Order: sequence, then structure tokens, then C-alpha cells
Amino acid sequence: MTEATTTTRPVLREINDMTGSLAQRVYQSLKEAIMTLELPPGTVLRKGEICSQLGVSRSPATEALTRLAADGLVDVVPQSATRVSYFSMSEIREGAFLREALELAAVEKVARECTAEQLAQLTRSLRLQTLLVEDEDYAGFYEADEDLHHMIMAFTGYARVGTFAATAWLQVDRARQLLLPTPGRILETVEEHRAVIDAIRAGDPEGARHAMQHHLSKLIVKLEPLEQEQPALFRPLPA
Amino acid sequence: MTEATTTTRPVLREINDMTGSLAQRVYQSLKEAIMTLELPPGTVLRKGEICSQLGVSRSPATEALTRLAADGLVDVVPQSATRVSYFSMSEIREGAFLREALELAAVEKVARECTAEQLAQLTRSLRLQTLLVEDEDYAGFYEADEDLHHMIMAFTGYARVGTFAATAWLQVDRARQLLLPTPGRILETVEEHRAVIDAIRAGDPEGARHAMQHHLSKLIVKLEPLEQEQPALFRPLPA
DNA sequence: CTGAGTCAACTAACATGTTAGTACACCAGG
DNA sequence: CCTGGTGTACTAACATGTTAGTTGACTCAG
Repeated sequence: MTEATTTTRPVLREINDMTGSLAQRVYQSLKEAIMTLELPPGTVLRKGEICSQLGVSRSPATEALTRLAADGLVDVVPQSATRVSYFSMSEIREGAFLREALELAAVEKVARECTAEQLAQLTRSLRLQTLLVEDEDYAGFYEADEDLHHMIMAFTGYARVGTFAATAWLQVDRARQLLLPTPGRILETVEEHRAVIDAIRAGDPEGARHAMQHHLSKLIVKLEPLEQEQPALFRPLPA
Repeated sequence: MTEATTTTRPVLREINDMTGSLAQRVYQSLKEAIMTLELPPGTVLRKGEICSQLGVSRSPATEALTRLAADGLVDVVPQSATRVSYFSMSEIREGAFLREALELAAVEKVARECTAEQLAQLTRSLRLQTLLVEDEDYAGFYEADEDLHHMIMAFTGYARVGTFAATAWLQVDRARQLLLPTPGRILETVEEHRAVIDAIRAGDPEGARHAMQHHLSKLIVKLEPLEQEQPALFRPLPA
């Protein structure tokens, strides 16, 4: 009764229905929970808890934590503790900067050498987005939005660009969970996407670049106030 | 006498004089050997050998290999073997693309908001390069060259940009070991650096961007012929 | 009441034992 | 000679035991 139960709850997704090595699965499970804020910043991750909750030994758990540390999603205090990393506005800005650099380069390249089939896929995605907005299906729109961006990066022909961008984007994406989608913003988003795709269709790299830059600049503006609104999620000590 | 000694040689740098955790040190040691081609592509890395050569147990060795796999420097065949990854021209092009994207964004930002002190540091680096060229100190020049690029990325104020760029650049940097520095090229390099810094000094982001793009484009041209010249180092099977 | 010093409990880091998947050599059959 | 199956040796992946560094609570002097 009086015991102070801390974090021993079914927060982690079951790993049995996942694919890959155990370490890979544990990593995915933890990453998901961190990104959705089910494991909020500051949460202490104990190897023992992870092992018992997911039913694995310490080896895969250790590897998972190592990878999360590399991603910057957890902070390891040697010999002491591992915590979910706090938000940091400077890291969020940095992530946005990196993502912008990569995505602008990508869209520029795609505008220069996009095939008809690829263009058709982009156009199809845009039409889907329009439909989802009409249906007010926010979750679906969110997914279609991400798909479009992934598509553009995939069309560069460089497989790892997407991976890199995703890693760079982690801090931004996590913070984005705190933003509520508004109908007005979503309509704007579709129009911004349209501008990007129009420029790609026109084979206008410079135009595509600017359209994408305009699109991406909208997000960071929304994120900036978070530090004031949710100070608890941000680094208590800017160590 | 007749025994076929494979790879059991003092290829790895001693880890005792290094800092950080054992895993970190093993990682550094292996990475260094791979990047300098002392461990050429295709070399099989056995945990056991690494352990005995460096005098550590399998845990830190495993973590090191995991990180190298994440860097794309080794290919792990599950349950079977871990090999130093082969060169791949498409991966090299991809690395160059990523690095260009990041460095152009960086130099653009720096040109926009560079302080007097930072500009002085850049100018100093350029002067040093001039001296090193006169002395025909190629190794020193190589280092000064890298310093300049790191400096520019550091001046963005974003700590991880450099880390990201370094990771993206790994394949390119490894391939670069095969290029012999020529006096003519080095003189050109200094001039290209000068153009970049001049544009930064002038507060001309667009100009700095183009100067840097011109500079970076020179390298990939030199790398392209390598696939024909050293086919053994490239992927035998484009799996 | 407050501060430094001590110590016990807990953790990550490291070492080692165990399991299971892979690849290669060998052999039987065509 | 070549092909397909089988078995063994070897590896990474996983589990578990051990060590050593950190933290925070407790003690006791000021």
C-alpha cells in the first residue's frame, strides 16, 4: 500500500509480434515509447525493468540502450543511471536545421531529375491528403504527410538520406507530439505541399527549394513556445 | 610453419593510452584501423581475435562492432561473420551528397552571422595552410584542411552538425585515403578555401554556398575513377 | 540546525557461460 | 565429373555471473 511504485507499468509495446533480432526489437519498443512521450523526459530506464517487462536478458537491452544513446534519446550517467533525455530547444533547432539542409538538397535534386512515375506518386499523395483533410482524418493526414516527405527523400536514389534525416529529426518529431493539429494549419500544409510539387513538376529546383523552405519554416515557429508552455519537459540543468 | 596465419597481427592501436569506456576505446581503435585501410574491405573481424589482441572481453568488443555497423563500416552477417564493408561508389556518392547538403547549409549560415573573432580564426587557418603548402607539408595541410571545415561547422553553433557530417563523410574519407596529394591540387584547394572565406567575410551567403559547392565538387571527380582502378576494394556482389 | 564524512545499496560496465544459426567440407548418388 | 544431402566446426546472439563506480541516506561534529 505505502510502497512507492515508480514506473513499473505496461508502457512498452510487446516485442513478440516484431521482427529482427531481440536487440532490434527492444530498441524499437523503447524508441516508440520515448517518441510518443509515454516515457516522458527524465524517466529512469533500468535495465532490470526493461528485461522483466519485455522478457529478455540484459544483453539485448544493453544494446538497445546503447543505440538510443547514439540517437540522443537517452542520457547515460556512467555507473549510475540512464534517463530519457529532456527536451532542449537548442537541440530542436539543431534538428530542424539538419533536416532542412537535407530536405532542401533532396527536393532540389528531385526537381532536377524526377521521373514521370515518381511525379505521379507525389501527385497521388497530394490528392490523398486533400481527401483526408475533407474527412478531418488528422491521424491519416499525419501519416500521409510523413509519407510525402519520405517519398521525396527516397526519390533522390540515396537510401541513407532518409535514415539520416529521420535521426536528425528525432528531437523535433518528439516535440511535435505536443502540438495539436488545427484544421486551418492543415489546409495551409496541403497548399505548401502543392507548391513544392508544382515546382518539382515544373523542373524548378530553386523554386522547389524555396517552397520547401517556406513549408519547413512553419513548424519551428510552432515549436518555439513549447519551452515556456511545458518547462517541465525541458532540461532542468543545461548541463 | 605450415599453419595459415590469417589476420592475427598488431593492426589495432593499443587502447591503454586512450580515454573513455573500454567499449569506446575498442570502437576508436577499430574505426581508426578501418579508416586508414589497415583493415581493408572484406577483412573478417572475429570477436575472439579482437578480444585477445586488445585484452578485453567480448562485451566491449560487441558494443564496438554494433556501433561500427551503425556507421556502415562493417557488415554483419547474423550468426556467421562480421566483415569490414566494401567500398561502394553509390555509397560514396551518397556520402558526398549528404556532406554537401550539410556543409552548404552551414557555410550559408556562418556567412550570415559570423563574428569578427570567428572570421579571424578562419583567416588564420588560411594563412597556416599557405605556409604548410610552401613547406610541402602534406600531412600538416591535410589536418589544417579538416580543421577549417570543422571550424565552419562549429561556427553554426550547432554541436551535432559536425558529428553528423563526419558520419556521413565516413565512406568518402575512407576512399580519400587512396588519393595521393598533388602539389597542384593543393594550391587549388587553398584558393578555393580563400574564395569561401572571402564570401563569408563579405557576408554573402549565396556566394559562400557556391564557393563551397565548387570546392566540394572537386573531390568527387577524383574519387569516381577509383572503382575502375581498385576494383578489389569494391563490393564483389552488389547485394 | 547545518555541514562534512562515511557507508550501504544500487547501477552500469565488464567478464564469461550457453544457445542456436550458418557455412563449409565431406560423402553418397546420379 | 557433377549434384544434392548431411554433419560438423565455427560464429554471433543471447543469458548470466562479477566488478567497480555513483548516489543518497545516515551519522556525527560544529
